[in-house]
Amino acid sequence: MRSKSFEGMACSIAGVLDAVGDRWAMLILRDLSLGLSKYEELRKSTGVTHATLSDRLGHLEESELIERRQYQTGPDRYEYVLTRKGWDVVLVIQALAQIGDKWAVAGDAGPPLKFINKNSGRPVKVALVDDKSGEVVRLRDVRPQAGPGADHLVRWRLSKFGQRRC
Amino acid sequence: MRSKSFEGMACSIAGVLDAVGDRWAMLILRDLSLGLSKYEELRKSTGVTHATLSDRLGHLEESELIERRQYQTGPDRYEYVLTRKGWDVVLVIQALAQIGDKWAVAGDAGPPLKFINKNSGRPVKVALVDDKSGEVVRLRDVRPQAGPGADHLVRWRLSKFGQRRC
DNA sequence: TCGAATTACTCTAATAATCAGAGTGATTTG
DNA sequence: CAAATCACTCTGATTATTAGAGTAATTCGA
Repeated sequence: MRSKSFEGMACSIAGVLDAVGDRWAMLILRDLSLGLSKYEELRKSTGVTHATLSDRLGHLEESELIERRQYQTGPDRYEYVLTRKGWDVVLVIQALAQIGDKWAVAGDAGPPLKFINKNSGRPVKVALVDDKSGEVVRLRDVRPQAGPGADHLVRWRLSKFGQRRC
Repeated sequence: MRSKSFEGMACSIAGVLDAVGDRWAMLILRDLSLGLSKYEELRKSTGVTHATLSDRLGHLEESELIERRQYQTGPDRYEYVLTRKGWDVVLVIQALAQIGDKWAVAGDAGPPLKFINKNSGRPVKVALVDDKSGEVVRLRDVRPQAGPGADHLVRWRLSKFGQRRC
């Protein structure tokens, strides 16, 4: 059967996961953010099969995370670029990279990629910060609260927060 | 066929995506971080089918993102909790929530969840910050560079960075 | 000018994953 | 004594993913 959609879930997390689609799509977004844009570049970079790449590009376009545009006629050729929405997702990709570096999932040689603040020349990191003060906040100091869009299921989930285990 | 693994990819991003597994697994991690822990709670919260939930819990345990532990004998009952590695992934989940809130994917009522710094009472956000100064950095000021673990493919990807399109 | 490469795909056939839902078995609750 | 709770496994139908072949136009090198 078709993978069930997360539509209508009253969850921002599920909504973005649905817009992206799956992990192949996340790798495609990674590659587009690094400057790749052609179908065959994406294929070489990810190793994904034709059918899946084609399907994912279509899905990402439908979700308005990428745009397909012609850069040549006769024969017609297309390239793919991130939209503004697509660039939003790059924050998630940065977080993934940072965690993978910490775990050394890519091997003991060290991180494959570094991300540098081009103004200071220093590395950047993804962090939780206090919205006003800009101070870095630790995860254990963060609490979830029901927002205005919380439905019954969200409130039920939050009701379990007290009994959290480690 | 079996979903292809991202193993051996020299990519921290792919490595974490592989450890998590898929979007159902991401919802499971979300729920565990909110305090849910029982199989039936996870099922009610996500709406995932038995077979898939059972499989994902197994995968997450193998990846050491969660731990399965008995909380009762006769009949034996188990609960699931995040490991330290599992808690790392919560940063990604926070980023997803923030982006989904911005897009209002969960509807016009507003965000279902808010995350609050319990010391200041103010909202927290996920941001790119300069590692030393702690200043928030914009994405357009961030550059990828080859790290020590970069292989040929990573360097090839980076060679495309100059020709990036918007 | 001829063959090879490039680019962006679609199509096929085999295999694997996902789906809704039924069933299990021990214990506790009404 | 019946019903509910809990943590699953199993089934049969359907859909997705995979490796790889094929297509069609154009440009490039010998």
